[in-house]
Amino acid sequence: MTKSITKKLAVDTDEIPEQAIISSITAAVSEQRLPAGTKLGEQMLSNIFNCNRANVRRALSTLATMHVVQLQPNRGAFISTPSPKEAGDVFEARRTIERTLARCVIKNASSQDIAHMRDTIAAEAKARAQGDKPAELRLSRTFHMHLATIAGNEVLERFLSELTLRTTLIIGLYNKIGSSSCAEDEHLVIVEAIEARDEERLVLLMDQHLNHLEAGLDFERAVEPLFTLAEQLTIASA
Amino acid sequence: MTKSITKKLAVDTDEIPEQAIISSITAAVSEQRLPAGTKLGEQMLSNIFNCNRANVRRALSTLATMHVVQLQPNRGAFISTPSPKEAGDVFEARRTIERTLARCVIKNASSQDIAHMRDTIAAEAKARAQGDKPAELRLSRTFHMHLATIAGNEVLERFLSELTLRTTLIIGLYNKIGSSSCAEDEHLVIVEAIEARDEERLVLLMDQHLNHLEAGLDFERAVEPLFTLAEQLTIASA
DNA sequence: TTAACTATTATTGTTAACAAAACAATCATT
DNA sequence: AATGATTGTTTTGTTAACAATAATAGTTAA
Repeated sequence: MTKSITKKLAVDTDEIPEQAIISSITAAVSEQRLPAGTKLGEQMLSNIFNCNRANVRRALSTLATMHVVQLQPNRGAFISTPSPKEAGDVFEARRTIERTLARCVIKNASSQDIAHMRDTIAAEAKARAQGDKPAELRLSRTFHMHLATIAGNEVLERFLSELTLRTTLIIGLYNKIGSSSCAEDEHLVIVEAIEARDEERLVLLMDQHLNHLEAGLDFERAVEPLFTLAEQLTIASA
Repeated sequence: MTKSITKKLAVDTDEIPEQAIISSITAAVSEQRLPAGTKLGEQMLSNIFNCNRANVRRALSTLATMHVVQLQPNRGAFISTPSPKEAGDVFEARRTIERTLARCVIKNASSQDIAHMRDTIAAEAKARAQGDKPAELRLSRTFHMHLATIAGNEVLERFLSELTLRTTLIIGLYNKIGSSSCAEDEHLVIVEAIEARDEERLVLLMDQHLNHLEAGLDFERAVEPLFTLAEQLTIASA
């Protein structure tokens, strides 16, 4: 069944405000609702999340150490705009980390894990068929993060969480028009390799998958739309 | 009135206080002057660094996202005490990342780079000979971080920076007595493999090196000592 | 009209005061 | 003497006010 997400306002949670801000912003970034360069004003955020500026600042500081936002002294916080060099570093790091994760997954994956992955892939295909780009992006990231969870290495899981987020920003900035973000059939063959416990093939497929992603980039075009912050944080995948 | 402490030490920098706190604490951790579990009181830190609590809190928050300190609600900040499972994750992540870094270093290392690494190794050997454990630990970390710098991947460099710091905490907690932290001859043969551009050998040596480190751990013994915070932050490598 | 300069506004950065929670010590009771 | 409750102290968490810097708008002059 579909986990139809969600909070129509990413806001109404009763969590600790700091964590609520972080998850809301990361969710928005992962669905490309918050493009690179967006200004994240403190007042604006403290209004949206009904909290004081101290919480906002802590959240922004945390996001900054994850390189998801950039802090400019006396200017404020902005969603990061990765440079081409940075993009290359991120992809190389992903290949490095996900190769290792893939090998661990081969060892650990239960049949339930595999079923769960297939569900995610199916949901991803559905979102793509419906033209729901945000859901597609989010589910693609979910797939990769699921591999990290199965692998069971919390350190690499956290690193990958950051890297997939930054990847979404990179794709939003540099992806060629018409180049699909993540081919779901590639996800599918990856799962098949896992099920077959074919380690060498799996590593190869994972490398190829990430290489395809990177090959879809075009650093010539720089771009940027910009909507209002409140709008971008408030929606949900309808 | 404890404010008279420590004027001449790691403190007198005119940098941004937040950054000064972070570097001072990471330096102390990297030399094992701040053992796992040490309480980092806000008052104490703001006195030592002549700044207000807001700066202290930001610094602690940043260190917390790096998993170098743990924040306990209403209790404060403590130097992290990695669990055995966490230790395993860290070492696996290091092997993964440093393998890739090693391959990059083979491609990039100039003769000056190699000379620089030899210098570091020599300093490390000297520190060991003199029984200067803090310097030895610091220089060992410097050696590994130098590899990351040469490799040129800033993402992996930042990850490794965090992992080496956490490694130092792990060693402080679990290292067997008599087990040397980092054999300098292992560093030496690594540099030789780099100079010979022998990629396969280099990767093998790097793996062995990290495996030796991990093999030196003993999770049975849990430990121990605690000096005063001001004292531990105050020194300087004279 | 445009360009430059000034005044105004808004936003970030800093500080201090206050509230709440955890900790430590004293005292009472068994 | 040991345990448990109570009080006082310390430390963390929150909030608001103020200062400093950047962005904006408006005015004047070429």
